[in-house]
Amino acid sequence: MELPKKYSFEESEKKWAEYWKKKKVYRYDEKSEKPVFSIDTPPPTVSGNMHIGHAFSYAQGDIVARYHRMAGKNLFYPYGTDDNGLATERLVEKLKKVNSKSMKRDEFRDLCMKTLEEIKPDFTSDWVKIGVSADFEGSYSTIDNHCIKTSQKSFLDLYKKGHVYTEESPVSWCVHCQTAIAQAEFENVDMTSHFNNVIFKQGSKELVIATTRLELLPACVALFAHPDDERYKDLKGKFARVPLFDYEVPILYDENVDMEKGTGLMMVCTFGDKDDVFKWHKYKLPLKTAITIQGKMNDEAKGYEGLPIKEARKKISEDLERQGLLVSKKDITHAVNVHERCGTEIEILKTKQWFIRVLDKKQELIGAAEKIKWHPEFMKKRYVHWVENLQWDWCISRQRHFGVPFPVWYSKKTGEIILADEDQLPVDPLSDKPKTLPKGHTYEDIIPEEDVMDTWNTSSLTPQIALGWAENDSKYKKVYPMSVRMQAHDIIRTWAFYTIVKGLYNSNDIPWKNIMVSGFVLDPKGDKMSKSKGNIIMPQEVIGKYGADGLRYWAAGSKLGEDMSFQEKDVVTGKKTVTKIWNASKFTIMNLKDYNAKPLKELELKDLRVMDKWIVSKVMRAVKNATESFESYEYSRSMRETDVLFWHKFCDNYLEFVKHRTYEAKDEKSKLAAQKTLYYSLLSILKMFAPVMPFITEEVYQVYFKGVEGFESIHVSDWPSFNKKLLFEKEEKAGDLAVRVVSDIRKHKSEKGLSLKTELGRVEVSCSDEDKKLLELVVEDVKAVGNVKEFVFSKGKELTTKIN
RNA sequence: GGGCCCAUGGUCUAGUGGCUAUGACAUCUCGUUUACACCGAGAAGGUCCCCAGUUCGAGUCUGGGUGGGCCCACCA
Repeated sequence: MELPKKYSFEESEKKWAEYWKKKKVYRYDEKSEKPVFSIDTPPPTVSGNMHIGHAFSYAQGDIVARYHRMAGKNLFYPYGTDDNGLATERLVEKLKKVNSKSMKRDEFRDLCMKTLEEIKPDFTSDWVKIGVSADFEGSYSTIDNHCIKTSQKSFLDLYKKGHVYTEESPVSWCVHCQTAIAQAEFENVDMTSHFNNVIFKQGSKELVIATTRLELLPACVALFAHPDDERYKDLKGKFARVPLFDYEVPILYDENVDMEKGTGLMMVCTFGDKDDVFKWHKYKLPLKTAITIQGKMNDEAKGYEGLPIKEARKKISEDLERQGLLVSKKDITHAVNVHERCGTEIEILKTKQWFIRVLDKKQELIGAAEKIKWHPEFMKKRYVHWVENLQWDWCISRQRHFGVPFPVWYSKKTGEIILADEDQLPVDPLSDKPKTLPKGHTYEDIIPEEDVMDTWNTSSLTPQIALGWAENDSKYKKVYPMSVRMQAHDIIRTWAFYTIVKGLYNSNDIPWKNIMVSGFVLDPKGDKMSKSKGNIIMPQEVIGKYGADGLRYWAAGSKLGEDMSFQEKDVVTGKKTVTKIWNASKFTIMNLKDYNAKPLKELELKDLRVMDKWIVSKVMRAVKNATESFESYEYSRSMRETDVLFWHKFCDNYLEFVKHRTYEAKDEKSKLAAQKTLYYSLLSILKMFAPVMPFITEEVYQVYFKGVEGFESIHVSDWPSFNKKLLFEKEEKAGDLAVRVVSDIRKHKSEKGLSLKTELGRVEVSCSDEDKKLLELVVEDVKAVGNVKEFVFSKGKELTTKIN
């Protein structure tokens, strides 16, 4: 059996991806006795193409997954896509050039489903191409019936347990998407604005307040000063007149007013920010709404009705100025919360929404994080910090079309909430009817809940979805909590947090025992990638140029949790490694031509020479370290270990040291020992590389080793096990000395401009007696590699090599 | 303002208290040796950000700076 001269990753990667699929190599085995290792994978949002961050993070997760599969675990490794919610709506609106708000809900839903069908196969194929070894056949979609059912069951469960409530209250709102949104969907951006000093009249006195939000003047409900502020002490119980809108608001005092800021006198509107909400609650202020859900002024803003917020702000500014009520106007830059999906500034509007209680469970939610092992550990702090700083309960209702419907109706008569029965799920209240009606009600007396759920309400249930919680699947009982969650750090505050919430509330336990959090891919300069900057790296292009193995090698080079700037040269190194594996394998297998290989159970030590034991020892140490690193999710350490073993021990040295024993074999026993060792070392190295570079290792395995070892694929073969008996200290030391002397010889030839092949007359090594004893064991090998005629020793303290 | 992470040859980077600080890329020199020119063998290149401390010993641990990045808060 021989390997062709060149390796084509294009052909090979395609071939093995198909093979793995056909042979169902990545199937979870329900009947297996092996311990289960389960992975909670992030369902990517179907958005056209996989981006480089996906490739990075999934590759890292997959490397860990492949290790555990080889290490004897029964892998439960599901895959799904997250395709309900705003992201998908936006995509469909863009692709199909429609506006969801002007369509009927079911029409738009159908269009979304149809569009997903069209684009999903291409999208998912990217995951297959980078070698993700999940079980794609059991894929779920967060908008399929199973997920809707799971999501609705979770809702009913939480409702019954008292974790869900609905109320009309001030909630963050996106006027562009026209829906409520959650705190986790905020993004902070710096914006330029104006800090305006505006005159309020108090009798004949002029009071100046500072504001950036002039359009909220008609929503002003009070003025506030600090109780100790001398300037405003005599205003107690007085009222001020709102400019332009000409009505009076009370002047009140609160400790948290900052005397230094602005004029020390502030206006409270319903609602400009969270602090307004706070004071509105605390002082039971009236509600005066000036902005509609579409982001236009309503008739509270007399004279400005129908104007969009920013235009109203401008016009009010002009009108104030004209009337001499604008004292000053200063340009400022300040941080503003915007909706991450569309960049629109967030408003606070009083609307009816559904919430999941989290503020009253902060301690439990932080306690859960303590029970989970975080990799790397410091990522836990991000979670804890987020939970500690939560300000709102989780708002889960969205005034959108494409999402999981609430399994809820209302009574027109009494307003009471009517829940769906669990056994009628999945349910769409717009078309379905409740199984049980309240007393004295007919179907005519009920109206459906029209809102849909936040997409995170469903994707936070990935463990329950994958394990069949809603179906009372035995798998759920057996596997939950899952072994590990893999994800990137940007969604700790959403996906990780929400999944833990659902785990505690629905399943009474943490969702997984471990979480591995990967970093971010930055552009070559270390900046964030973004479409607007035009610095996006497409993984498809990288794969096309260097192959999936090359890309995975690159992804494996970064420590877990660490951001990494994309350097093309690192992918080149990956591709070089692939080529090197190919060439080294080709050479090794060539040397095994007449070797009668048997399945490798335990290496037979009989007849092994010193250099053989040297490489076996090196393999063993690498196996030990790589295994330990993998067990603690440190795949980059593990790969480095294998890398050093392969390049510097196996290729640079061992292969050179055995050539003289296999080429013109004078000693059959020695040749056989070398072959045995070659077989053992190469197979071990291939296995150790297999999680990182699944394609090239499979190629070599299939061509040669499969016929001997018998496993369907290298990826279901067993991970090399550490065996203390295969550590040979003396031989290792001797081999290290041989390598050192050979290195001196190479250096000499290089400095003299000689070919490495040049024969040397005499090499004299001066060293201690101890080293001499060891070196004598490998003299023949050193002579062969260095092409040395005569080799002599002399006594010396330090090991030095003299050549003439 | 709070929290977290980071700082190592030109660039990126390993380094979990212990000989001369790791590797890759780039640079230079040599070598077409029958696994590999998508190569190999070498060379040069470092105040391990600064200060103080702990220690027999610090790139590594502690404290304090400086600089960079990320997250959160700040929106009157």
